[in-house]
Amino acid sequence: MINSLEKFREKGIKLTPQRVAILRYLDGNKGHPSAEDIYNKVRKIFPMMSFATVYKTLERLKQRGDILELTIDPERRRYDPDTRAHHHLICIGCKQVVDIHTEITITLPDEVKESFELTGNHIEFYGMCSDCNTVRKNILTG
Amino acid sequence: MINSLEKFREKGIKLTPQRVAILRYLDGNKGHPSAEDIYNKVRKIFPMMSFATVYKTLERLKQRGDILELTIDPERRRYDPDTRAHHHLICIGCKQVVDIHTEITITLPDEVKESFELTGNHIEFYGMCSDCNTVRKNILTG
DNA sequence: GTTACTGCAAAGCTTTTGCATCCCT
DNA sequence: AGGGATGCAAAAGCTTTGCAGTAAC
Repeated sequence: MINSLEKFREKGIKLTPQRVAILRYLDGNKGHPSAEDIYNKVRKIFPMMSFATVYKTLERLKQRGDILELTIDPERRRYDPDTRAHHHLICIGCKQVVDIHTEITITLPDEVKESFELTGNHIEFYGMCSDCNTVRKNILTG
Repeated sequence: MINSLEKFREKGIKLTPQRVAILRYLDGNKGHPSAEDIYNKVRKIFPMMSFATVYKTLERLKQRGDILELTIDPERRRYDPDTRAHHHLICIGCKQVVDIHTEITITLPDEVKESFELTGNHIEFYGMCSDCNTVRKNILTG
């Protein structure tokens, strides 16, 4: 996401210290953090930073296409600095979300293609990670 | 979803008039309504019905596996009385959601299968419906 | 010097909850 | 009769917004 901070300055984005801290936290982050995750983390460096700054910065980055807003969690929005097309695997136990970069081709029926101009897709895989599976088995066997 | 209202009575679910109205509204509904959609519609029949009743009923139905809670809209939760495995096609223009019942097989890499026990998946297709596409073209051509 | 950003507080929405009353079974 | 459901209002979360002050450019 951040090749260089210059990339942002070039496009009329002001690089405030708060923003740089948010960008640094997001860069390469594979945890699909929520606004609160970002707030809690960055606040350790900038204790005065407000929630509004986090939301406004996320909105700005989203508009610019620098991050994706994910709709994989019914409780809150999550953000992904990886803007390449990819999919997600969600553990129904601990709710962790893992990226799936496997290329997947999906063919829809002609009747759909005629009435819709398709632009993309996103797959949510559901399952149980080995940790949660181990816990589950231990419970079952007493 | 509703083969017969008896099915609900059998399982210890009390069939109040409000609930029957909600069930009737949901039965066969392909519009993926939100709690507010349900409230607005059913309130025309039961003006005294509260939002709490809608939410509590939806929670009960969800627990029983009679409806699915969809996470396809970042603004609000939507509900689907069709509990069969299926996918969704979302118009990025008017936000309408269409069911996709095409059977789709997806193969994930072995390394994923080894660390996750997969239980299901859900695909969101994005595109533009013919109505929105027409509008867009008219704007572009003046 | 401009313009955009920050921080705060208030407000807006969606969803949940407590509780007294009501009514389905 | 008993247990669950209703309705109301209050509260809880998440997210947005207005505005005055501030800082990046």
